[in-house]
Amino acid sequence: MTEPKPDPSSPERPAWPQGVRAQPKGQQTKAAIVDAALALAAQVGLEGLSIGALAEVMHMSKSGVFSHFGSREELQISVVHEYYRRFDEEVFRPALAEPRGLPRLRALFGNWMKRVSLELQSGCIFISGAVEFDDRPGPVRDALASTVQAWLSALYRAIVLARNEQHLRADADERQIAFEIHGLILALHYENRFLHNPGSIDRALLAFESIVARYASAAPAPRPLESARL
Amino acid sequence: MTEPKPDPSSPERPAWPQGVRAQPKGQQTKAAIVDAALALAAQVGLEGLSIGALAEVMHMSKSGVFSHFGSREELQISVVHEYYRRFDEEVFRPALAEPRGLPRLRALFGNWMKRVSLELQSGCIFISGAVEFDDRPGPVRDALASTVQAWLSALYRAIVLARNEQHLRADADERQIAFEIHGLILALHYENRFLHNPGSIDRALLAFESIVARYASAAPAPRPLESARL
DNA sequence: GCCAAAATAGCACGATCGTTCGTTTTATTC
DNA sequence: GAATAAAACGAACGATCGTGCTATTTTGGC
Repeated sequence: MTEPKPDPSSPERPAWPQGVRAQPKGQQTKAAIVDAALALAAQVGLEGLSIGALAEVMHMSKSGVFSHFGSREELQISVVHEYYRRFDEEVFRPALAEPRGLPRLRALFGNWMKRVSLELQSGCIFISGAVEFDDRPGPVRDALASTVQAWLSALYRAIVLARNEQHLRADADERQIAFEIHGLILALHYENRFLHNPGSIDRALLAFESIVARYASAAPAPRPLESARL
Repeated sequence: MTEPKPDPSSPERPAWPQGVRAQPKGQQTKAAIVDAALALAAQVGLEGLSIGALAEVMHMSKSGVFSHFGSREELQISVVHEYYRRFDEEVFRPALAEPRGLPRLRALFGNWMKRVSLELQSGCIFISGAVEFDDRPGPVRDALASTVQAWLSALYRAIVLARNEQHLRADADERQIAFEIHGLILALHYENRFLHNPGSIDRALLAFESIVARYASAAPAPRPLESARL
C-alpha cells in the first residue's frame, strides 16, 4: 500500500518545462469531478454512475465532463483509484502511528469499521464494486480487484508483524485471520447499512477480540476441529 | 421461514369456482419468466435486470413480458420472493433432516456455503441486492430486507435450539453467533467469487468450527475482552 | 493584448430503458 | 363449433445512456 503512483489517466501531458505551475485548470476540475463522482458512486454504485448525472451535479455539460476521461470506464477507474487513495489515507496511514503488532492491528480494524459503518457517508465502493463486477470482466474489475488485493496485502503484513512481535502465536495464519476479520467488516456493512440492525458495531468489535484472543500467544491452543464433532 | 404465503402478484384473479384447473396458461409462463429473471438477475443484479433482455431470453415481446407484472418493481419483487423460496428449499429445509442442535446448524452453514460459493451458478441475490438497495428505499428494498430477516430469524432459532440442546453454552447469544456466521458467508462470497482467492471455503469452514468451539458448552469460557488489551 | 492550446459547450447519433395503447392471436368455457 | 376472456404482439412515447463531432469560450505564456 501507499505507493505514490502518479495519476496515469493523462499520460500525454508533457512534463512542464520549468517552475511548478500550481496545477493547470484542467487537472483541478478533473479532480473536482472525480470528487463528485466518488460521492455519487457511493450512493448508486460504480455501475449506476452516469455522466449525465455527474454533469448536472458539476453544473457542466455532459461532453465537458466526458472529455476529461475519454470513456465511462476510465471515469470508473479514476473513482476506484481515488477511493483507494482515501482509504489508504483514512484507514491505513493513521494506524501506522500505533506500534506494530496488536495495537496497530486494532487501529486498522477500528478505522476500517468507521469507514464502513458511518451513517453520514454512503456505501463502501470496495464492497459494492465487488458485487457489481464479480461477473463482469474488464479493466474496471481489474482495477478494483488489484486495489482491494493491495489493501488486503497490507492487512496480511500487519498480521505478520503482530506475529513477529509475538503478539500472536507462531502458527497463526495471516490469511485465515484476515479472512475472518474481513468477514466481520462485511457483516457489519450488511447488517448495519442494509438491515439497520442495531448493535452491529458492538458485535463486530466483540468478534474481533475473540479472534485476537484465539490466536494470541498467551492463550492455549484452540482445537476447533477436534471439539467440533459431537 | 417456510410460511407458504400465496403469490400476491395477481390478486385480481378470481378464486376458481370448481375443480382445480391445472394452472392457466398465464401463470405458467409467468413462472417461466420469473425463472429466467432469476437467472438473469443472478448475473447482472436486480438493478441490472431489464425487461428487454428478459424478453429476448424468453423469445417474447417486451410488452408480453411486461404485462405479467405491471411494473419493473413488481418483477423485481417477484424475483426476490422466488429466490427466497428456493433458498428455503435448498438451504433451510434439507437441514431439518438433521437433529436439532449443532448437527442442524452445521448443515445450515454447509448448505448456505454451497449456495454462495458454487462456481457454476452466479451471485447470491441476498448479497448483491443488499448492496444495490442499501441506499434506495422502496418496495423492492422492503421485500428484500424482510425476506433476509426471515432467513436470519430462522438462523437465530437454529442457534437457540442448539443452546437448548446444551450444545452451546447457556449465555451464547444467538445474534452474536449469527452475525459472525453471516460474516463468514459474506467473506466467502467476496474472496471466492470476486477475488478468486483459493482456499476460501476451507477458511470459512475452519472459522465456523472455531466459533462453534468457542461457544460450545464443554469449552472453558473465553475471555476475549480481558486478554485483549496487552 | 495576442495567440495557441486547453477546456467547455452544444448538438446529434444510435441504443436501450420502462411504459402505454390498440390490435391480434391464443386459450378457455359454453 | 361460437363466444368470451386472457395472453401476447407491435409500434410508439419520452427519457436517458455513452459517445462523437464541431464551435465557442477560457486559460496561460509571451
